[in-house]
Amino acid sequence: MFSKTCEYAIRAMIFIAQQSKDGSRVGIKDIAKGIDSPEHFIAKILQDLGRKGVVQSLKGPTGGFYLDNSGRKTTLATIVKAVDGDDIFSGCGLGLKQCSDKHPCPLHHEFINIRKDITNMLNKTKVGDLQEQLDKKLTFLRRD
Amino acid sequence: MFSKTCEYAIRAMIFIAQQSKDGSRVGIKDIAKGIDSPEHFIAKILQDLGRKGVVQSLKGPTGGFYLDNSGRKTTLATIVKAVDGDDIFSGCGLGLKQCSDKHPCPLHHEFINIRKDITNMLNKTKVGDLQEQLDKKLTFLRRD
DNA sequence: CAATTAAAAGACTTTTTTGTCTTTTAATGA
DNA sequence: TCATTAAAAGACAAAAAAGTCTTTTAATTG
Repeated sequence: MFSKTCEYAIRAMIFIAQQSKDGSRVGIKDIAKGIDSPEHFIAKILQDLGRKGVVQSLKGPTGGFYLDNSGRKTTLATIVKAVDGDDIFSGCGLGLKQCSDKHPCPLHHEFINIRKDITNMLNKTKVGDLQEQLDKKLTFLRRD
Repeated sequence: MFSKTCEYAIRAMIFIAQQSKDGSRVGIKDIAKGIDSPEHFIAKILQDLGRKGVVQSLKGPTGGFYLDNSGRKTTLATIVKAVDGDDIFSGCGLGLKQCSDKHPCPLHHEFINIRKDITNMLNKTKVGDLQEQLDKKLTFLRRD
């Protein structure tokens, strides 16, 4: 469904939302441990998301990654688009370049509702909401 | 959603169903042209599906790939499982090894219905049905 | 301002996926 | 039975994704 890169990105965003809710910042090592990902790999991903304005960061002592209140309202759709592009929102399920309502591939109609549901879900789900469920221990980011 | 390999596999299965409905066989070159795929690549994919009993083939003159009536009832689920495994049916959306109803990842609940819809769709859609829609020119396998 | 801390940047490697080419095996029909 | 046809098998190559490592830049604090 998502690339590994995108999975790490979503997990990291939720973790950062959680760790920075008191206004502090969280370092790359803690993030890597917290979401069980390769340290340098998630660093690269977050740097990319930083350039795109999806996550905030600060260098030096007391530095790290953080999300402000508006960042916590970031939707999964924003993250997925930034990392994987919008293939999942609009690409053809059978990989045809020419596939549309007018010129549908054999799976086009079967896919329409599924794609709509995925899009709705990604558009409405916010990082902050997922972080709150995590805080309540209703969900988990790793084994523990 | 699916790997390229799986996309080619589904397209090829529909094409073979169409071309072999009169009891004849269709060669790898015609398949590659018909679904716009690399010839040797789709050959390898179909050999694998052949070994798994998902498609039938015959060597020599008048040989080629074909589907009998029971083959035409093959579901997309069968093809997808044979090619991509069952990640799409049961894997965690965030790539966690430990993810279940009891120990859900942050996206677990959001994904449950989507996964159910995808599974239903793949289980109920048969190669033969897709081929009939193609015959009626309601859908397309390539530009034309 | 110098030492320290932590992210940014970028080169590099490994693994997986995708794609290509050549040789072998099996079936057909003259 | 021999030439031909077409898939099977398997080695190989290219591209993309995933992961690692080193150097540079920027912020903080004494």
